[in-house]
Amino acid sequence: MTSHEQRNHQLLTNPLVNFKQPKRRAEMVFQKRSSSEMESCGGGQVAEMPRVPKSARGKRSVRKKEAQSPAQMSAFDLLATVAGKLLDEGVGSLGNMSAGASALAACAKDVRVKQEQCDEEMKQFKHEVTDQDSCNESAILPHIAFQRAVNNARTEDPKAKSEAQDKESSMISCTKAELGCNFGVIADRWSPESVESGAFTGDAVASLMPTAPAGFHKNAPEMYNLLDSMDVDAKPPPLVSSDSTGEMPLYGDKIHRSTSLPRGPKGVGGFAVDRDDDDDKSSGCTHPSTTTNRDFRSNCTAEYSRVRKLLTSKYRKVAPARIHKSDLSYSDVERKPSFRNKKMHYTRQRTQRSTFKRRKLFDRHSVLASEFGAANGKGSTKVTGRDSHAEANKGTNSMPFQKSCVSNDCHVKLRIKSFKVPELLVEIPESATVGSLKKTVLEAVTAILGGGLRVGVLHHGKKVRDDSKTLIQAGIGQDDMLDNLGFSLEPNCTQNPQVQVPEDISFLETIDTTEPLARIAPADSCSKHGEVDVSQELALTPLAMNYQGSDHDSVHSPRGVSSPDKVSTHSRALVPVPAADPNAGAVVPANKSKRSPEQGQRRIRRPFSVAEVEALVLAVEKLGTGRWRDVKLRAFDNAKHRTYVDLKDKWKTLVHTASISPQQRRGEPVPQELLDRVLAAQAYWSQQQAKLQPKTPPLAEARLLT
DNA sequence: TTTAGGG
DNA sequence: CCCTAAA
Repeated sequence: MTSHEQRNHQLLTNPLVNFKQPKRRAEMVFQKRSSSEMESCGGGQVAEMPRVPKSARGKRSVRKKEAQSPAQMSAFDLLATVAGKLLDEGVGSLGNMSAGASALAACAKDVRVKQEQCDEEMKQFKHEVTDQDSCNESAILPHIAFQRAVNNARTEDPKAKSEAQDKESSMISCTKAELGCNFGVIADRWSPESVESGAFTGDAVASLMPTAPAGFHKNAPEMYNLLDSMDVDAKPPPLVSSDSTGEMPLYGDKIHRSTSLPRGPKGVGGFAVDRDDDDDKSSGCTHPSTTTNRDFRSNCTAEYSRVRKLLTSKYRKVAPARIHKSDLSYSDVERKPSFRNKKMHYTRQRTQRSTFKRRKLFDRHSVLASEFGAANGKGSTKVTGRDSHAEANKGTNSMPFQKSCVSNDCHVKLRIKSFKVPELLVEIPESATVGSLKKTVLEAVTAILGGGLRVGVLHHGKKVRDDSKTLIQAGIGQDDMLDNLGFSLEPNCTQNPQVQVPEDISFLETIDTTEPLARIAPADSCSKHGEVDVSQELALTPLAMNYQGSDHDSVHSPRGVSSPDKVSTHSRALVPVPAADPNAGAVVPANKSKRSPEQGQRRIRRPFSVAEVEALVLAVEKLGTGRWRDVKLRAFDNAKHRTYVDLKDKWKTLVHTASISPQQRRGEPVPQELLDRVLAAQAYWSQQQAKLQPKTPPLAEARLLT
């Protein structure tokens, strides 16, 4: 017996992967093709669908390669330099935030399955969970194991469930404490516990409180490790919840679809969907996590370029979007120009950028994020910086404060005690996951940064507008300085000049921001499906699915968009959670809205997460390898960035990956179990195809079924 | 548009 | 991921 045959055999005999089994109702329900088609596909055949003549092809190539115009490089580049620090210190961590809580909530989407379907699937499900636990635990982070335990508990024993949950809570707390950094979304009225568990109610406002304990840099590596774990743990949100909750109905169509993946023990289906969600919003920019993540200490150059990239992309795609005049103190108009005219400034900016870039990098290390207070509602980020990099900036004119003194030695040393992120209004559909909420917030923040942040200086509460004044002239630098000096982040309306400002400002100082920056309305952030409707409900509330099981009620009343005030009133605390979520890995800013069809750009790379892989495997096991469109619909319907071609390609690589030694594999490791399934499925479907080939379709089928 | 493969 | 020939 060849290995293939063995696998195949295994496949056929394994209850969990038995292709012989006729399709079940559940599947039928989700199938988009007609039942008749299904029939014909039963054996893995590719259903015959009327295809569009290829006549309609052809524009692709044309639009494809357009040179990137400098215009595309944005003011962002410049800002990038400036924001680099922020990103690295604060936002960066945001980018890395783990999907943690998000994952928890993810399951919500998978809910809404008909009871019968659930029942049916559930049996299988339980088996799988058990099975997998035993199989992969060793290879999985404890967190995952834990999660699973929770999941299992939930599906089975109530006691165990609560126990597990408690455990979870404590774990999270610990982790959080350890990290000293946390990034989360807190809804008003939320209790810390609820946040932890991912149960939300009411409006969620997000305030960013990126904080990192002192010494963050030093411990960066360790921190990341922790983060990673967190991420992981977040992932496996249980689809299980499907059974319950009456909330489901609230979610639209999207949910329905997600349901199509009832099986995943880990909520794979939900996952994939989830991620999509998040991803969808992203315009394709690189997620901070991807960019900024792990070794930000590495070399400056690399670092810089990463940041730059990040910003650049954001600029291009994200920035402008979602800024509502109504919420801004400055007019929309003001802001837009900066984006539109980017071209004009590009040259100059770029020059500047290069100039600043290095300096920035150097300064960066000096910034330390301090621990900040709580999420009481006022999210504030406190950053304290010790070293004064004033020297570094001496030559710069635009930076009054940094240069501090007029002469030699009198450097003004500043410490950023608080860095409040201007109000951000984020609107996100209820069906969105916590993870996506985080991403949205992140995007909002980065969009702002990218869009051009300007730093304002406040002295004794008054804005110091004259940039040409020296600190001394402005009265800054006295002893009382620290108490009376404040910084604020402001939208950089005018494209130009401000740019420099940021540069100079090394974010060493304290920045108190109070001005509302922008309102972010992830318009189409949702998928095109039914979500649109949601827009009306625009709840700022992220709902956490019933991860907990009980707090459904939390689901909340959707809020109209019109409740900004309320929002602002609420606490928006961002609990800083620095998590580097591998899966989330690519947290990308969303705003595709703005995304101009600047085609020609190669899509950003978005590595498949394990969850996605699992979803893919699951779908292929059921549908076969020749129906990528169906696979897409089934498992990645909400992942707009995953095309059937992508899935097909991914499968191709998976098959390849599975056939090479683990040492040769790269990227996020895919559980062997999944790879085995890939090979099994591949073998099986290949065989099916072969059998059909000859001419005995029916017979082949019959034989198999025997 | 979707598949299937090469790049 | 991209690009394309085919279907």
